[in-house]
Amino acid sequence: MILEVVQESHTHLTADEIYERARKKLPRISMGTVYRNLDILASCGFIKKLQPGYAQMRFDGNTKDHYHVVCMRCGKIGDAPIEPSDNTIQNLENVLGKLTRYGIFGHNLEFLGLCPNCMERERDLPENEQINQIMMEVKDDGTQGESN
Amino acid sequence: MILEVVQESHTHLTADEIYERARKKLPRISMGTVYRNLDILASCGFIKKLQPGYAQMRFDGNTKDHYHVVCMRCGKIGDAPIEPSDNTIQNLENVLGKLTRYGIFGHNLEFLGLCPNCMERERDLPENEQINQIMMEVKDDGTQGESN
DNA sequence: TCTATAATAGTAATCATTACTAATAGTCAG
DNA sequence: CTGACTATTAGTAATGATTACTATTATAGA
Repeated sequence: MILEVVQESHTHLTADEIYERARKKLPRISMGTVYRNLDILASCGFIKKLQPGYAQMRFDGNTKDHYHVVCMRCGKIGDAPIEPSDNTIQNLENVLGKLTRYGIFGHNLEFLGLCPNCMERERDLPENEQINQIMMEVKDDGTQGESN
Repeated sequence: MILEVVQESHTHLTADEIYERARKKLPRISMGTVYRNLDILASCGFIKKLQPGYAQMRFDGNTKDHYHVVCMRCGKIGDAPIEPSDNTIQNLENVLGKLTRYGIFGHNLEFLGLCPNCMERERDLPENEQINQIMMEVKDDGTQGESN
């Protein structure tokens, strides 16, 4: 049933989103059961556990190799309409295997950006200019004296 | 001082590793101070905050664009001796910007593998064969009957 | 029906990170 | 130097996702 929930949604759900949806089908299910079964499903390869650079894991019913676009603001994940075979990253793995003493077993490529929703919100924030200016001043570190 | 700690180490330290080292220079420093200053340093661009698909953040004194090799077992991070400009990922960003309604501002590429230490340990585990076999059986799901 | 085994619900524990607050350090005018 | 004002800190409490634990419940077979 948990597998169904993940596969039916074509988004990339967090554990608690999966819990919510699972509860509609099985109201007495517990969070522990959700986590345990997600782990089992992932370790058997039925789903994929995504760990973007954010607090929560997300789970993907699409186990085909593909890349993601991660929203830097809200953490939402979208599929990148790009074929992994179209590029040269596979070759980079081979190169790395020879250049380093690591054993290389794959790679993780995610594109960082803002989802359509957060893009809109971003435009409405007047303080963005200020922030950029402050950051530049700090970087300059006053080595060239202050202007006015 | 915290900036020094991060820059002096050419590894990719976790917050508590930085705390330990900072304490040797300033024994009364607190964890909160470490976190706060790491955040400030990162938001000013003096260091980089890495968020590999593992529990803890890590911090990098090298702010030049470069890729990492992440150990799947222990989480250790190494630098990948590969130039970001040598490949076509930048182009992929542009493509994505046109194909999706996301605003794309960068990408995150990390190679997954086992560090030299963990590679060695891996070889010594006799149960690996068994695990692989079990996983294959589960995936097959019995749809083709069992071959003894 | 009885027994043995596996899975579950509910709760407690963990652990990295963040938030909070009282205390400390720094700055500067007088 | 003193006092007042501000910024930063230490120490601790809170948070929140995940994991661990345990008593209970479901399942399957004899």
